Amino acid sequence: MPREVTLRDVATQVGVSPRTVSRVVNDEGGFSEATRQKVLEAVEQLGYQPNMLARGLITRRSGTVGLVGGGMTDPFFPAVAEGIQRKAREAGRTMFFASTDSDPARQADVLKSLWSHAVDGVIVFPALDTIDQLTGYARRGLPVVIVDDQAEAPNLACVSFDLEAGAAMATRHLLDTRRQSLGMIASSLSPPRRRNRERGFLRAMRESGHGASPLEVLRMLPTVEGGEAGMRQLLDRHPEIDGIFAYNDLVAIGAMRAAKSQGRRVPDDVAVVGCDDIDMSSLVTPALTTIRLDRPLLSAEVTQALHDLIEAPGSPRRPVMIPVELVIREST
Amino acid sequence: MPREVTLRDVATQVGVSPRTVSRVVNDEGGFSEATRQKVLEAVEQLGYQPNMLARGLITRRSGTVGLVGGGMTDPFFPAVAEGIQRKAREAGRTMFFASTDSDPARQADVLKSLWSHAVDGVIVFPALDTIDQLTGYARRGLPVVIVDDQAEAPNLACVSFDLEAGAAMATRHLLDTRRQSLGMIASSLSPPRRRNRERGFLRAMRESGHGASPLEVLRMLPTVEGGEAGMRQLLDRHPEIDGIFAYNDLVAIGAMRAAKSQGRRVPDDVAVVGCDDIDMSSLVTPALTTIRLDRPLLSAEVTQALHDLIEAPGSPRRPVMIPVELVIREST
DNA sequence: CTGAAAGCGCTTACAG
DNA sequence: CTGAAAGCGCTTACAG
Repeated sequence: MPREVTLRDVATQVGVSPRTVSRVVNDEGGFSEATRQKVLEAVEQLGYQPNMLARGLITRRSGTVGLVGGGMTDPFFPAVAEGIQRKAREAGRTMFFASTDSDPARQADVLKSLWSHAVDGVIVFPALDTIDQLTGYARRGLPVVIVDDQAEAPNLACVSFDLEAGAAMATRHLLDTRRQSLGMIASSLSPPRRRNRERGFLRAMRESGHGASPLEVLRMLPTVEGGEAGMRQLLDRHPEIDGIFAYNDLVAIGAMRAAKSQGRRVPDDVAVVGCDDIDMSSLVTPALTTIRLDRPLLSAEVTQALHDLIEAPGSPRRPVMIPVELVIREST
Repeated sequence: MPREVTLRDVATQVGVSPRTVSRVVNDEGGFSEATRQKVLEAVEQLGYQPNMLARGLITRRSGTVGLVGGGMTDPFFPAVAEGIQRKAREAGRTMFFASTDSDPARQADVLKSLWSHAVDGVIVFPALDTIDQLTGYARRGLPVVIVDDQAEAPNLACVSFDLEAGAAMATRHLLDTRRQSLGMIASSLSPPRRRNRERGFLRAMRESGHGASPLEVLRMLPTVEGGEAGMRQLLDRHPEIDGIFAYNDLVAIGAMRAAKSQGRRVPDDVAVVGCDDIDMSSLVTPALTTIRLDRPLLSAEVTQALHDLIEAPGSPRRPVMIPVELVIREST
C-alpha cells in the first residue's frame, strides 16, 4: 500500500528544506517566485496533501467543527445540518456530526469525543437541561454555539428563533379568523425555560381583545403520533374546540389526521397551525398553515457566530434572535 | 484559558513515566494493579482525554470515518446518516459528514479534505460517474464503501438495495391490479449503469403474461416538482395511462398531485407506486404504495463493511445486496 | 513491571 | 530568501 506523501517527499524532490515547502503550501511568503513554482509543481505531481493531524497538533487548529443535535429524525434538522456543513466547508472546515437522541448523558459522551478530536468548536442543539455541561466546555476553552437556548460564558454564543413571537402570531391569526376556543399541543420534551411557544400562545390570548381564554395546553411527544393522541384528548375533553396551535408541523399533521378520523373537518370545524414549515407541510391535505423558520438563515448565523468565537476569542457576543414568519395555507 | 491536560501531566501527578500512563489508558497490560488504580484516579481527577490527533499521527488510525452523500434534502438520506453515525460511534469512531450535491467536482474536494484529515475510511453515496475517483482513493489505501453501485478494487466494498427486484415487484403489483397502460417516471440524475429501477420495470413488463408494454419511461429530476411535471407530460401524451411507477416517493407524491390537479382520481383512474418509503409516504392522501428500503439495515451493512475493510484490509469482500419489500397502501 | 529514546508530519522560533 | 533545531502529544520498538 503506497505510503502517504509528506512534506519531506516534496522537499527532497525539489531540493529544498521541508520548511520551505511548508512556507509555500501555507502561502506564508518569504520565498522566491521560482521556488514557489517548483514546489507547487512537485506538490501537484506527487499529489501531496497536508496531514491535518500533524498540522493541528502544532497549530491547535484541527480545521474541524462538531454539529451536535438530537437527531436527524426531526425533519426540521437535516436541512439545517446541511447548511451548516456547507458554510463550514466554505470557511475551510470539515464537519463532524453526532446525534444525542436528546439524552444528556449521550450528549456528554459526544462532546467528550469531539473534544478528544480537538474540534475547533461545536454547534449544539442542546438536550434537556444541559446548559451547565455546555458552559463547562466553553470555559475549558471550547467555542460553543447554542441553538434556541440562552446562557452566558466565555467562548459561548447563542442563536435562537423568536418562537415566542411566532407562537403569538399563530395565535392571533387563529383569533383573527374567528376561532373562539383554542387549545395548544406543546412538547413534553421542553423544560420550563424553553417553553417560549407556550409563553407566546398564552400571551397572545391574554392580550387579545376577544376576551378569549385557552381551553388547555397539553404536552405530548413532538411527533405525528403525539399530535394524534393530543388531538383526540382535546376533542374528547373540549368538544367545542375550534383552533389548535401545535408545537411543530409533525404534531400539527398528527392533529389534523386525528381530527379527520373523528369526523371533524379542517379547517371548517377546527383550524390548525403548526410551526417549522418542513417540506411536508405544503404537501399534506389540507396544506398546513405554519410558522416558517428560516433554516438557511439559521445555518448562516450559527456558523458565523462559531467562526467569530474561533477567530476572535475575546470579543463579546450578544445573543442572535432570528425573526419568524406566518405562512397561511389551507388548514386555517 | 486552561491548557489541555496531557499524558505527561497525569504521569507527573502519579510519579510514573508517560509510557506507563499510555499503557494503562490503552489497557495494553504490563502494569500492576496498584499502578492502574493510581493512574485511572489521576486521569479522572485531572479530566485527561487522549488527544486523538497525536495518537492518530502514530497509529495511523484517526478514529474517524467520513460519510459522503448528495445531501440531506432527499428525505431518504437523513435516517441513513443517523444510523451510520450511531453504528460508527458504537465502534468508537466519530463521523464526518460532507455533502456533494451530487457533483463530481465537489465530491473530489470532499474526499481530498477527508483524506487530509486522515479518516480511517469513507462511506459514499456516489455522484454521477465517479467510480474511478473512488477506486483511485481505494487503491491509494483508503477503505471505501460504495452504496448502490458496483466496482472492484482493493479496500473497496459495495452495498446495494435490490432496486431492480423492487421495481419489478412494483410493476407486477400494478399489472396484478388490472392496470393496462403503465408509464414510469425515472430520474434524470441516474447514469445508464445505475438505471436498475428502469431495468426492473421493463423486465417485469416483458415477463408479464398480460402482453402489456410500457407507454413511456420519462426521466425527470427526482423531486416533487419533477414528479408533477412528469405526470403532466404522461397524461398529456397518453391519456389512457392508468398506472405509474415512480423513481422515488417524492416523484410519486408529485405525480399524485399533478394527477389530482388534472382531475384524475388516485387510485381509481391512475394508480401510483413509489420507492423508498420515506416517512411522508404514509401521511399523504391517499397514502402511497411503495417499495420499502430498510434504512437501518443499510446503515448496519455499510458500517459493517467499512469496519471489515479497516480491520482486515486484505480479506476479499463480496457485494452485499439488500432485499426490498412492497408496501401496499391506498394509491394502488 | 517499568522507562528512556526515537519519531509520526508538521509548524514555531530562531539564525543566517 | 532559506534552513537546522526543537517540539506538538502521543505510541513504537527496545532495553532493563
